This record gives sequence, structure tokens and C-alpha cells, in this order.
Amino acid sequence: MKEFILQDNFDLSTSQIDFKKQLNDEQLKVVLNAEGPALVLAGAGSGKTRTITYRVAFLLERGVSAENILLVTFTNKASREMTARVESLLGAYPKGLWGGTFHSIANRLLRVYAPKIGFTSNFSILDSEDSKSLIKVCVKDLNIDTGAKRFPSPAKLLGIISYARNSGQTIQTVVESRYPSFSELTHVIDRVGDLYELRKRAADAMDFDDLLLKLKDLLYTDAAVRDRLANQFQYILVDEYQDTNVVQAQIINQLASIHKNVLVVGDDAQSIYSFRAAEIRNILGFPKSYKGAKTFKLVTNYRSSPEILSVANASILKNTTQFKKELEPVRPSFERPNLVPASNQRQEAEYIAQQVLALRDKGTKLSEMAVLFRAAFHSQALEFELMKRDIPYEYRGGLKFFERAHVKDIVSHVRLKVNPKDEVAWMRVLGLQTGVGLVTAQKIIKQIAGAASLEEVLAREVKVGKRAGAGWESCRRTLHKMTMEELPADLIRAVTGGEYRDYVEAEYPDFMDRLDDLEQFALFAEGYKEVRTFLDEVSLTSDYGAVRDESSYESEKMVLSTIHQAKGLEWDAVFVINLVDGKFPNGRALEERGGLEEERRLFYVATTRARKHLFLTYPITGGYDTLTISQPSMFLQELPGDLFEQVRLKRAAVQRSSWDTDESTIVLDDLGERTEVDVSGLSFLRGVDEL
DNA sequence: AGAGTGGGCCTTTTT
DNA sequence: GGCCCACTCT
Repeated sequence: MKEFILQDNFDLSTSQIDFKKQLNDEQLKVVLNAEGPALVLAGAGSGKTRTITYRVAFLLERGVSAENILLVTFTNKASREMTARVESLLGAYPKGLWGGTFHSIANRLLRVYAPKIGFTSNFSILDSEDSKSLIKVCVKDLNIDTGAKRFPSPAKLLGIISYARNSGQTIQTVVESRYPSFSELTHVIDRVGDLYELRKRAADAMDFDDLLLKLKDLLYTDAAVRDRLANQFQYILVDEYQDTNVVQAQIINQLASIHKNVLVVGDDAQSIYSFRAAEIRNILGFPKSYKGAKTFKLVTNYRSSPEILSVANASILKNTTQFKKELEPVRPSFERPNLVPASNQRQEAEYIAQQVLALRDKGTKLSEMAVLFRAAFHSQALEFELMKRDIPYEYRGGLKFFERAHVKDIVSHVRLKVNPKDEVAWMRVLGLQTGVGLVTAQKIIKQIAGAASLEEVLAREVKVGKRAGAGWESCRRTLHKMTMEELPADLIRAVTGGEYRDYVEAEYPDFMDRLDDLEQFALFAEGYKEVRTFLDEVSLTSDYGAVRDESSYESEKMVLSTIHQAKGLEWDAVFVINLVDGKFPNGRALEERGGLEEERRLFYVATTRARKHLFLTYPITGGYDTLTISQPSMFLQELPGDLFEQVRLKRAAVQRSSWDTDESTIVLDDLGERTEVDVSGLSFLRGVDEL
């Protein structure tokens, strides 16, 4: 095998790419010198992605084979962004390059090595909803008295179990430190966790955490496999390293154990995944784990105006457990970020729509604008407004296409074709039938256990109760049709063309839309020849928009996104909405250890997405049954007012009929402007109007 | 054992 | 505003 000794002074004159011209000194150093273990501390907008992409291009130019390079990112979005940029830089995607999220890389490897750890290569992947429903079955099976004490919901249980596994802690430790109210139940939760493990194994299924954990275990226990892979991956590049957890770091360590060419890039100020057990110490301790690691810093910000950076810098400075560092602006001075109080969500939405249209008139493309929010459901009011005004937008966050109920129904059917042991899929498929509930479904699953194919399932003599007879027959008819198809799209149509169609019509008022969705889904599936590849894509990329039509990516649409999903992206104009106390920072997050600082980092991520225009908006009233007065987010209140352009809107009257309080006056604190408002009756509405 | 209905609940973030 | 759960009826 060839070794490449890279040095400082290359002859770059023969290069296709003008590295010196297209990179600054900070970036160029990384691209040329990041041989061996290297840590790049890169601030927001400092050209992190650019640097990684050029490093990949550089390695390829130097003769490293694409299949010897592993490029790991955190989210699908980042992964696509990265591969797109590599592709545009090189003219074509380098064939054989290993690029993807941790989960997708792990999946790819486990499809090969699963038999070594007691799974088949056809194992199913459970998404969090699948996991929750399996946990529900486990709780039921254990005959836990969920009524006596307040027992955690399946979602909570999954949260606990998952956190424990991702952080390498025991359930007991996690419950004690993060969920002390359940501490008496530790024992029971342990049992749920154990049963959950058993059931997954029996179903030949892995959840998201398993993809990482099983790979990690394999790398630690099977030296032959580890050496083979570690030998293959001569160069490993990891993006967003601040968001990796212990397990992910271990995987990287093992894969890098031979060549030690591991380049990790990250920014501690943008660590926003601690709820998923992200471990900030991975990045902070990197130089310790890798002796002789080089450290690089990228602090020049090419993205945002100085005014925007002032806000971001001032905000992040309030955090104490961070490296103190300031982003250096190079962009010319522009306008100050706009601080916009609105009377309510509707006015907030109207304001945004107006500004969007105004910006578009002045030449900013819709695709260069984004609205960011803390939680997916915050966007509802805005969506109404945008639809009303025919402003096209692309929504990112919340329920993804592949997570919609009817799509999951179909996916569950298809999963059975590949893995008839998939208990979770069976539960879902059987549960669709009238007369079949949890109990009957379990009985049927017991009777078909061990069947290796749908044909074998259909050959089984299955006894069901009187009530469930028709349902089971109907299910059998659908499965029978599926035995005659092999292509993903045909399998989907075998289901949707049959009795499932009647089910959708009967079950959902909006069945037309849903049937359209399913046809879309079948069209999407036509791009796949192999069922397993198709299912992998569906399970690991819940967001279909970007998969479906790349063309819409460039079309004229603005983006609505959660902040988490916006990480790594940038726009000319960014609106951060719902900056209201309790919403952002999120009240629940604040209860967690380090929660406030993480929320602030989230705010930091949000503001640093903007190049020129930044709008920070908040409605001062909210609520749905009762009218509630909200305080502006503390992230706004803690900053000096002169950092902002204080926008004053004419306050619209609040359209509410019910009002529920004993107080007759309320003090509105609108960023320091205190106003007493009489709330005895309608005068309150006028009061807001005149604020 | 399931289905249907009314009431209470709560809303984080991703793979 | 919608979802989930518990309760009751079949």
C-alpha cells in the first residue's frame, strides 16, 4: 500500500483546482497539512464545509483512492450538502467514496457483517416510532401495573433507554441524573429494557442506537473485521464532531486505529445535541486521545455582516462553559438585526410574509430566505399566512413524509417481504384489520413465528378468533399478492391497489391526499430495484423532499426549518420566530442540566445562519383557550438594545373571545418598556392595540 | 377482546 | 388544536 507523506510546500501548480486562490490561509493549512490526527476548531461560517470538501479533493488529487476515504457527517442534510459540494468541485462524484451519516455508514457495514453478531443481513431498521410501539408491547407483556404509580410513557422509556445506551451509562445512572422522579422505577425500567433487547433480536431488527452500538461492539470484539476496515479507511473526516457521542467516537477511533489519519471538525459553541448524549468532551479531549494531534482554528467568518455577528458573539458570551472566542467579520457593514415584537402569532406571520415579499422585490431570491424555529409546531400560524399569500415554501421539520401513518403502513408491509420475523411490522400490519387488536395480533405472530418467507407464513395453519377471522383473511390476500412481486414499486402497489385502499378511505377524512401520497411513494420507489436498498433509504432518510426531486431544491421556495435541521446551512435573510420565554428557550430544556446553555447555543446557531438580514420576532400574546401574555425570550432581554433595529408594529387588536383571569391589570414588559394594561373586559384588547 | 367516545393532556430538538 | 388514554358498551 502506498503511503503519502504530505508536507507544507507542495507544488500545487499542476493541480486542477486553485487551492491557494479559493481558500484562505487558515483553510489552506488544514487542506495541505491535516495529515495524521487533526482537530479543526471552526467557528460558524468560517468555511468548515469548504475546508473539508477541498481536503477531500486534495487527497483524491494526490492519488488516494476514493474508497479509502470516509467522510462522516451528522445529519442527512449535511451529508447531502457535503457530497454535492465534493461533486461540484470535482465535476463528478468520486466513485467509491464513503460518505454519509454515522447511521447510514453503520448500516452499510452491518449489512455485510450482521451474521457475525447474530442478525441476518436482512435485518429491519426500527425508527423511533417503531421502537416506541415495541416498548409498549414489552410493557404490556411484563404485566406492569402502569396505573398504580405514574409510569413513564413509551416515549419516555425509549428516551431513557436510548440515552443510557448512547452515553454508555446504566439505566440506573441515567434515571438518577436525568429522570429523578422515576428513580423508584429503575428496576422495572431495566426489565423493560432487557425485554426490548430480546424482542428486537427475535425480530431480527435494530433500532437507530443498535446501528451504532452493534458496529462499535463488532469493531471491539472482532479484530479481523476491525483491521480490515481500519486498513481500508486511510483517511477519515468527521464533520460536526462536537455533536458526536461516546459510541460514535469509539467507532471512529477503531476505524482510524491503523492509519490514524482522522480529521475532526467542530465548534463547541454549536453543540446542540446533548439530548442525544452528544459528548462535548470528545472534541475537547481529542488532543489527549490522539497524541501529537495537530490543532487548527478557523475564526474568520465569511458569512454574516458584522452587525449580525455582534449579536451572536454577545449572546454566546453569556455561556460560561465554552471556549471564549469571537468570530471575526470580514463582510462589509450592513443593517442591524431587526427586533420585532408582534401582538400575536398572526401578526408575526403577517409581518414575515410582508418582509419576505419586500425582500423579494428588492432582488433576494425566495430560496435565499429561511424562517427558523425552536420546535416544529411553531410554524403553523406562519404556514397559514404563506399559503394564503401563495408564497412557496419548503417545510423541514415535524412529521416527515416517511413518518406519516399511511406511508408507514405500506413500509411495514414491504418490510415483511424481506424480514418475516419483523414483529413490529406485523403488529402494524395486523392492527390495520378490524377485529384485530394488540392481543389477537400477538396470538397470530406467535403462530407464524419461524416462517422464513411470506409464502411460508401463508402456508401456516393459523387459528384466530371469530371476530378476527375476516381481518386475517383480508391480510392474507394482501400478503399473497405481495408474494408475486419483487420490485419495491410493485410491492407498494400490491398493497395500495388492494384492500388497504378501502381502509384509507374509511379511516381518514383526507383520504384523497393520502392516496396521492401513496402514489407519489410508489413513483419514488420506482427508482429502486432492490427492496432492501429501498427500505434502507426510507428508514435512514426520513425526509423525502430532498430525496424526491433534486430540482425542487433549486427552485424558488423559501425554507421553513427547525434550528436543529438548519445547522450548517446559510441564507441571505433569516427570520427566527417565536422568541418567547418558555418557547425559546424551551421550558423543558431549561430543567435539564446545562439546558440553558444549550438553548443559547441553539440561538447562536440560529443567528449565525444569516448573511445579511436577520429578523428576531416574537408574539407578546399567545395561548389557545386563554390569552396569555408572554415575555420576550431572555436571549433578547440579556443583550444590549442598541445591537438591534427596534421595529415597532402597529398593534392589531387581539381576536380572542375568552379571557380567563382574576387580575384586572397586567404588566406587559416589552423589552424594558413596561405598560400596565387593563384586562377587565375588552379594554384589554384596545390596550394592546395602543401599546 | 375490541371499538367507540369523551375528557384530559401536552406540546423539543434527530438518526 | 390535536393526540392519547381510560372508560364503557357491544
